[in-house]
Amino acid sequence: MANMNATRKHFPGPAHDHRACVEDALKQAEAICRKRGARLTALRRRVLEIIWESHAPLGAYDALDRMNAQGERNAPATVYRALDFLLKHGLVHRIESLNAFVGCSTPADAHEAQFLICRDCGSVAETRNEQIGEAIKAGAAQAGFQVETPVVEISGRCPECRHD
Amino acid sequence: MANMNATRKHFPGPAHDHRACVEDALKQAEAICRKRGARLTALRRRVLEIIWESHAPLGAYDALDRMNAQGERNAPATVYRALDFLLKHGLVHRIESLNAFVGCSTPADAHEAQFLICRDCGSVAETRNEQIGEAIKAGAAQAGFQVETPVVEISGRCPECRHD
DNA sequence: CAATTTTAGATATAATATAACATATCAATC
DNA sequence: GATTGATATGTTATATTATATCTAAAATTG
Repeated sequence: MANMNATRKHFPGPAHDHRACVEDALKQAEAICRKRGARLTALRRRVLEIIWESHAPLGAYDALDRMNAQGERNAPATVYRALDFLLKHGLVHRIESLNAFVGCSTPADAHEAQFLICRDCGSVAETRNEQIGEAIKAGAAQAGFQVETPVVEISGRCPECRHD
Repeated sequence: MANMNATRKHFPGPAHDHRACVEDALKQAEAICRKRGARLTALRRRVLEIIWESHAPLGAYDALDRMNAQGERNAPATVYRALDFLLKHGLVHRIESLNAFVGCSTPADAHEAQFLICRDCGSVAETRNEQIGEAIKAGAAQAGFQVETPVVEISGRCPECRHD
């Protein structure tokens, strides 16, 4: 059922093999950093892993708490620096409307993404919809505006949580 | 020159009669609140006026500073409460990517808006583009997602500041 | 005008993010 | 393998944004 896969691709659902998501994300991150000569240090890798613990965005201080759960004493700046690195390399995205961070599922190529944020379960799916991008560019052009960085964060209900 | 007006409507430009913008906004706010039995108190009206000092979004603490410029001692909660009221009645919008607030230019009817944010001059224009809304709904539907509150905040360059 | 609701004042604190400076590690070259 | 320059991390302090809670005042309603 290819159609269902198309849906699953976005919202993996509660039963999916999340370990595979994480492994894939880390493997991609390593490949990308190797290719770019960027250093995915133990610290950065660890923050990326923490962000990938779920498909729901995680706040910087929540990530910090997890790092420090075993008595370590990392400071906020440590986590924010790691997040800056991960953002710069497109390995995570920042969700502006939540002040939180989520793993990028397709970091290999630069892309404009939109985020679907479930207000019930909190999980976020990333989409790459050309038409949305085009509509935005066209709409902006009507105002004489030159688009650089569109932020599209759509709150609503995911397939699991909608009830209609 | 109707065409130019269409553009100006979005980004008023530096030379426009801003006093008229403010007066219009306040007049509309009064009418809306009267109609709804909502109380646009002196405090709330004042915060709305401060937000309308320009077309650039203003942070809550910046608004607070302006309220307190003459030695008054208003507290943050005071401003946040006023902003909550103004948001609830659609008189201002919150720009998530800036943690800041901007006056709504067409508060009379509920609407889905997109924001064009100039990264040079900071000013924001509000658009109401059906096609963007439709593209978002269609894109979300492909993921089985039910849209409730789309946030569209487009950073780039306004007609005044672009240089191409 | 008494009761109720709404608004505002006041104090404290939570949550998010950055600045600034010191130290350590890496990695290229001599 | 020591030197050096660049990058990364540690550490402390502080800035910025937002909310909770309790009290008092003002407006609205009956």
